[in-house]
Amino acid sequence: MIQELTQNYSHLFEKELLNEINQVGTFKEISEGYRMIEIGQYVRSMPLLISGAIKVLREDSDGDELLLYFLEKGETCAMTLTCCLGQTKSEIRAIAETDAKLIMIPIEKMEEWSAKYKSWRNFVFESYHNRLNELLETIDSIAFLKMDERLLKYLNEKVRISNDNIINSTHQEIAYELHTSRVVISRLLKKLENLGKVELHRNHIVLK
Amino acid sequence: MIQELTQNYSHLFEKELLNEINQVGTFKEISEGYRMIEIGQYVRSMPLLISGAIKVLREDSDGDELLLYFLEKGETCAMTLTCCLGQTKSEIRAIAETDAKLIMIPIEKMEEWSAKYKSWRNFVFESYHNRLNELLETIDSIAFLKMDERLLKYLNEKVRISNDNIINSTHQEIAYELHTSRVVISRLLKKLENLGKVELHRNHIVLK
DNA sequence: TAGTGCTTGTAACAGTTGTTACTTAAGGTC
DNA sequence: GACCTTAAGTAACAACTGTTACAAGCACTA
Repeated sequence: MIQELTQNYSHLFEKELLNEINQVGTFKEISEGYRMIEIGQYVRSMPLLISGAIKVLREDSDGDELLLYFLEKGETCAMTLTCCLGQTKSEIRAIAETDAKLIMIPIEKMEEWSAKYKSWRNFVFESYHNRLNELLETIDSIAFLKMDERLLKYLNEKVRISNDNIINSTHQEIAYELHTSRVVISRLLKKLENLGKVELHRNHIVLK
Repeated sequence: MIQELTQNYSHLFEKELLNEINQVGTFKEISEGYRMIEIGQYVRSMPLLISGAIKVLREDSDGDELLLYFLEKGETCAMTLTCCLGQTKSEIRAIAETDAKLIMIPIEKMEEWSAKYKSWRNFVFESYHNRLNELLETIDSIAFLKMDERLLKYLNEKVRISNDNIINSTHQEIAYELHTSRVVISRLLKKLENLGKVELHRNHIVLK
């Protein structure tokens, strides 16, 4: 494990902390679509993302979904942090957006390391900071943008995350994540195609 | 100052920390409408709220506003936390919703206390946790509720915060905070009045 | 190749929200 | 009371989004 760890986190954590992580952390590989955390579930360990991407979703009482943001390598889930610390249930769902590698840290270490390592405290604060800003971005999108702008932003984000300008999603899947209907997405995608911004195919979309 | 401090924070902080706060913190009273933090501004100190309420707003590039949440006594602004720690500009605007009393902590103490006091770390983590959850609540409202439900929720929140079922706002002011237009608010308020849920007057609304 | 299930395209319509314009009412000042 | 400013009521319409229904196309397989 140590190699993946040093590659991705050596600039963040001091040596002793890296050693501790190496001792108590467990390496994990997950496939696209793997459901890491469900709403209402208690969380017992904290993930450090090595590679791949995780999508974080919110759900309302009717089961309607909404994409909140993506996590990438070098990041962790601030929601998980609060769940671990507060021993409360998860407010969100986390699903692997791509195949991913991660290191799981048992929650007992969280408080210990917060007292012991400045770099750990900074990492945790930094994570919260980033997550708050991502949520603000999400709020901006929902509150201030129209659906066509949100869709374009979403497509760009997908391309950035996967590092591939082909988006392997159906219209229905996109509709779920943006919390709208399939027909609306088809309609707007068609408009984008007419504007020359995308190419539509069965089961995938090419962003140009 | 020590009295206000112990009254509101003695259950959270150990004695030595309370003493430190008392030494380096400055007591401040502000009036309703006072603009505490502006978007883009650097933040040099962190507020601990003793009494009153602060509203936290987001703004888009066109200057359109959106209410994010209210802060109450015993709370602090997580956005400020991240600004202090990261030395970044504020992403939000904070305005006194009511007259308020607070203690301002110089940012230099933040890191020091995080290393020294477990209760301080917990307070900071707890604040982040609460703020994340408030933002999720806000997202739920915008994404999943219709305007009439959002309005009712907003009115209830205002009443809870001020501890008074008379809301001293004009329709225009409400429209700004929910990011819609005055006409829409007037229309929906009229509906709520017909349903017997509110009483409308010039410059104020009574929630029944 | 016929059948099946899933995906996409499209039309028609409904509901909600946003906009414009104008009127009416309230409260303050002279 | 006359006047002015601001707030609120209302109608008519526009724009956007959501819904329903159905057709057409693709991929797979039996």
